[in-house]
Amino acid sequence: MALTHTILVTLTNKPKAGYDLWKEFEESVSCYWKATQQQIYRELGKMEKEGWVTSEKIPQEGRPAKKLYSITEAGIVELVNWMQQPSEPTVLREDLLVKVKAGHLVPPEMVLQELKRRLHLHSQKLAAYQEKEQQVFAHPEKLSLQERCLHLTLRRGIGYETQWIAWCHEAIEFFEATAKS
Amino acid sequence: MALTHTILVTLTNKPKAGYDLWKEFEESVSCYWKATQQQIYRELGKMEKEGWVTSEKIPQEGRPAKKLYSITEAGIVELVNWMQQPSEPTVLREDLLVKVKAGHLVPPEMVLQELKRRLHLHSQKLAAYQEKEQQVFAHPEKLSLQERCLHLTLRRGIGYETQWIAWCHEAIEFFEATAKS
DNA sequence: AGGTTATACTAAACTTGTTGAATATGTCAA
DNA sequence: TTGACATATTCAACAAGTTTAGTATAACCT
Repeated sequence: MALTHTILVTLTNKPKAGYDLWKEFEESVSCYWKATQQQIYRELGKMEKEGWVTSEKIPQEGRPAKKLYSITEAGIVELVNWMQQPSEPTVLREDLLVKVKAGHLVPPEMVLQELKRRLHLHSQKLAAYQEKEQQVFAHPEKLSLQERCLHLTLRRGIGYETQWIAWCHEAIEFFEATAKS
Repeated sequence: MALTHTILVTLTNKPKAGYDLWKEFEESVSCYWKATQQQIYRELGKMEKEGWVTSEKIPQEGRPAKKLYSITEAGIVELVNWMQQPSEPTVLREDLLVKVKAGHLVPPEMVLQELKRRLHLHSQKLAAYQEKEQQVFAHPEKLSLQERCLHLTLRRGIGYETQWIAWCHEAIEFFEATAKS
């Protein structure tokens, strides 16, 4: 499972609390990984049992105490070991495509509505990714190796959304033609 | 959940057994949905309890008996109802991108190996999809509405693999440059 | 003073998805 | 004739992901 390893990677920079990890997942890893708070906390618990992370309670002023998790030697070994194993492409399970497959069963407008909604969603995501690229990765020559690796993952997000948008246009065109005839 | 609805869609043409559904998933739906035999059988059981499908045992010569499932009126209602609800984009969880994010922690060759493996995998899938497009959807004007909807889903698969391939090239180029310097 | 939002963690129930095994029959090739 | 492959279903256990709820503190706004 890779949630564990995604967390390990995120902890290589510095110790973080479950809440920090969740925030970071939301903003930076979100284009290829997603986890709920609950999942992260539960996973951290398991990882501590495995000895891949250790935790330390840090009291804070005016805020609840944090439980800071650090990656251990064993955690790094586990991470590098995982990096060496081949990983299979994620299986896609896409509701929208099931709906398009069943498009002939309902009025074209019904599918069109969904397609337009999705086009909008993907456009928004793309815009957000592109803005981030502009702001953070504008000068590749000035970036560290780590930052450039991160940039590559964002590039994937950008390509992914771009492709969705292109396909949505194709599908919308088709169903609009169908609706007219 | 959409496995249910994917099955319902697949049953709208004609009654099928769990095994047939599994085969069909493997070959035709595979670019956006995947399910194991066990999952399909279990789901069919639940769907029968819900009253969305009915089953009939068909003895066969020289083969184990089939349990043919048919979609019911209630099943069609459920399907159309589901078609009307908005569906969110699938959350991506992609191991390879986690590995690329952690690329700075290991020798570039390690990531390169994975990237090349994936490039090969995606190229194979793309070739298979393109061949299918040539064979089945070569003459769009001759196709039924249903076939053209199916074609659209294949188009998505083609775009998806194409984008992966482009990104793999980009990433490989980057890590190769890193390896040299 | 009361309501919302943000920080921070825990617990439990539930749904999905994966893996392995067991059972049964028939075909085809080495 | 033995072994691999295809058809066809079921059960059990486990892993992963989702949903909902509960606890607690403090900032910020109306």
